[in-house]
Amino acid sequence: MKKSKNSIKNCVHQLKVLADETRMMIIQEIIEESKTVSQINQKILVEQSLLSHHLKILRDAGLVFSERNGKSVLYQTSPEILSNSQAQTINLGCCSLNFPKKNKDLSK
Amino acid sequence: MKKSKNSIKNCVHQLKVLADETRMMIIQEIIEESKTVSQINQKILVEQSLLSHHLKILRDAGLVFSERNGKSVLYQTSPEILSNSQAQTINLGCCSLNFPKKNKDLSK
DNA sequence: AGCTCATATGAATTCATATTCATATGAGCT
DNA sequence: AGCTCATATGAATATGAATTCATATGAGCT
Repeated sequence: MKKSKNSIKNCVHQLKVLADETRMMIIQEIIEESKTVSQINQKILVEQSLLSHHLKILRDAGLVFSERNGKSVLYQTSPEILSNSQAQTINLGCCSLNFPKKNKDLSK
Repeated sequence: MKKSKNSIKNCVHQLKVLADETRMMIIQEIIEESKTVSQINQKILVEQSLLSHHLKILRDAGLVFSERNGKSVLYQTSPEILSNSQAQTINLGCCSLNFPKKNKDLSK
C-alpha cells in the first residue's frame, strides 16, 4: 500500500501527522541527529508507550525511520522528505515545512 | 484571548488547522488573490455551511481574514502570516510552510 | 534457559474534530 | 416593509485521533 507522493491528500496527511505537539517535538529532536527512543523520551516527558505510538505514526507517514542498534532503536528523519540543500526543510509534496536552524551548544 | 504567537502550541494549532484537505484547498485558492465565499465554493464543492465552518476555523486561527463587499464576503490570507518577500510562504512561528508558485493562466 | 532493559503492540476509553441540517443574519433591491 | 441572495451560526451526530494500561517482543547478559 503505497501512497501517491505528491497528492494533496498525502501532503495533508503528513501535515496532520506533524500537527501534533509531541510529534513536532520529536521531529525537532531528531532532525539534526538521530536519537534512540530513550534519548527522545528524556527530552519529551510522555509515557513510553505513548511515545512509541507517536513514533509509529511518524514512521507510517514516512516522515521518520528507525534502525535497531543493540538493545535500543535509533530514529531519524527520512532522507526523502528532507530537502537536500537545507537540512531543516521538510518537503511534503504540495508544500514544504521550514524549521529555523536552532543553535545547539557546541560543547558536545 | 490573544495567542502567544511564536509558541510551539500556537504553531502546532495553526498547522492542525492547515492539515485538512478542504482548508488547504481554500488557502491555495486565496493565497494569490482574495475571493468571495461563492467564488471559493465554485472551486471547492462542499456544502455552503460546511465551507463557512472551515472559513471560521481559518479565521479563528488568524490564517485568513474577511471583509464584506456588498452582499458577499471577500476572504484573503492574513498579511501577518505571509512572509513579505515571497508571497507563497506562510510563517507559523516555530516553522513555516512553503507553497510552490502555481502557474495561473495569464489570459485574465 | 532465564533475567533485564528497551521498545512495540492491542484493545478500551477519552477527547477532539468534521459533517449535516435547520435556521439566522445582513445587504441590496422593488 | 417584504423578498432574495450570500453567508454565518448552533446543535446534533458521526468520525477519527490521542491516551492509558496491560502485555508482548527482541536483544544482550549470566
